[in-house]
Amino acid sequence: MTERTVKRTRGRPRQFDEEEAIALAGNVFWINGFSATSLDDLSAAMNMNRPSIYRAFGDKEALYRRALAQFAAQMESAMKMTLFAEVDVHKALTGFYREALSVYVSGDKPKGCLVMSTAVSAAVSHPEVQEDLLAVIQKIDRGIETRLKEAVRAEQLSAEFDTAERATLAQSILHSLSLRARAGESKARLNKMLVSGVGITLGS
Amino acid sequence: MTERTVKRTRGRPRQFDEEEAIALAGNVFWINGFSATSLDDLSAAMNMNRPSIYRAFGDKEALYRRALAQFAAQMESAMKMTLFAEVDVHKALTGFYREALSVYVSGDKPKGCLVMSTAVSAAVSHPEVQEDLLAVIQKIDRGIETRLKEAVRAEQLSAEFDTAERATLAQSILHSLSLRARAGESKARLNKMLVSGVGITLGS
DNA sequence: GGTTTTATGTACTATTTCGAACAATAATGT
DNA sequence: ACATTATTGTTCGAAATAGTACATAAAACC
Repeated sequence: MTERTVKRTRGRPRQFDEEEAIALAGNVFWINGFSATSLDDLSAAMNMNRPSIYRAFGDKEALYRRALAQFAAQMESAMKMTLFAEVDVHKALTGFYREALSVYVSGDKPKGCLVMSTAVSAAVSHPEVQEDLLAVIQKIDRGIETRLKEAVRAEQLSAEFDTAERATLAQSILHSLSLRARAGESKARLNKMLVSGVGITLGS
Repeated sequence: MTERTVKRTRGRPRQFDEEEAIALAGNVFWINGFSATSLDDLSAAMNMNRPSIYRAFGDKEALYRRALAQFAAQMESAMKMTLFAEVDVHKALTGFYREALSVYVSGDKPKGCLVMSTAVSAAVSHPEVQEDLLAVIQKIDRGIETRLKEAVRAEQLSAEFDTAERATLAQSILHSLSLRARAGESKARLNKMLVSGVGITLGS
C-alpha cells in the first residue's frame, strides 16, 4: 500500500495519485456543490489541467460521482468501526454520531456531509446521482440496523425493539446533524442534539 | 385582494404578478437547485425577459432568496394551520408531517423541501443563503416546540417532557423525509417512517 | 535505438451565461 | 397635448465554461 511501483504500466506515468486527486476534487464539491464547481476550479484544486481530468475521470459528473463514492466509502468504514468498537450500544451509537459530526464540522467552515449536502440538490436533474444518494442512505440504514440487532441479541435492547424503525430514526438524526451543521448551528447545540438523539433512539 | 387597480402607480404597468413570478422561479430552483439554474431558465419559466427580472428582483441570488422566503412562508403557515387544527398532539403532529410530505412528493418527481434540498448546497459559499436556511430551521423548531408546550399544558404530555429536545427531534424527521423523498424513496416507505416518527417523538 | 503506449500541456473553438445599454411602450400627472 | 415615470423588449459585449485538437514528454516493449 506504500508504493505503486510494481507492475509498471506501459506509457508515461501519471503525475497524480488517483484517490488523492479525487479527494481534492471532493473538497471543492463539498464547498460549492456540484453545479457551482467548474472544471477550472477542479483543475486548480487537483493540480491537473482539464484535458488530464477528462482523460482520467471523464466529465464533471463522473468525477463528482467518484468523489461521492470515495466519501461514502470512508463514512461506511468509519460507521462500521465506531458502531462495533463498543460493546454497549449506547456508547457505540454515541461514538458513531461523534465521529460523523466531527467530519461535518471539520475545516474552517462546517460543511455537513458531502453526500447529504450536495447530492440532494443535484438529485432531481441527475438520476445517477439520485441513485448514488439513495444507495448511500440505504446502506447506512442497514449498517445501523445490523448494530441494533446485535444489541437485541446481546439483550441490551428488548426483543420488541423495532430495529428497522429505529435505524431509520437514527439516520434522521444524522441527516439533521449534517443539515444543521451546514446551516451554521453552534457545535454546542449540535452536541446537545447528538446526546439526546442517542437517548431517544435507543428508547429512553 | 382580487385586483390591484387601486392606487395605480405611475409608469407602465407590470405584466406580471410579483408573487406568481417568484413562485414560477421557485419551481425551477426547486428542480435544479440554485447554481444549476440560469437566468435564461428563469426567464423562460417566468415569462419575463432577463432585463425585466433584473429590474424587478435584482440578481439571481436575490430572486432565489425571495423564492426561499415565499416557500418558507407557505410552509410556516401550513405548519401553524396543521399543528393547531387538532386538539390531540398526536393527530396534530401527524397532520403536520402529512402536509409537509404531500408537498415534498408533489409533482411528477418528488423534490423534497425547496429550502432543505437546495439552500444547503449553496449555504457554504453564500452566507446570506446560509442565514436564511438557519432562520427557517429555527423558526420550525420554535413552531413545533410551541405546539408541544401546549400539549404539556393540556396534560397530553407529562410535565417532564422535554419540549425543546423533542421539537428538534421532530424536525429531524422532517429533514429526513425531505431528503429521502428527493433521493427517491417510495411513498409507502416515507409514510411508514412518518407514522413511527410521530410515535417516537411523542414518546411511545 | 526505434516503436508503441499513455499522460501532459498549450491552444483553440463553440456555447453558455451574465449583465448592461438603449430604444420602444404604456401608464399617470399637469 | 405633453412631460414624466416605470416597464418592456431587442441587442450587444464581455467573461466563463465545456470540450477537443494537437504537439510534447516519459515510460515500457522489442
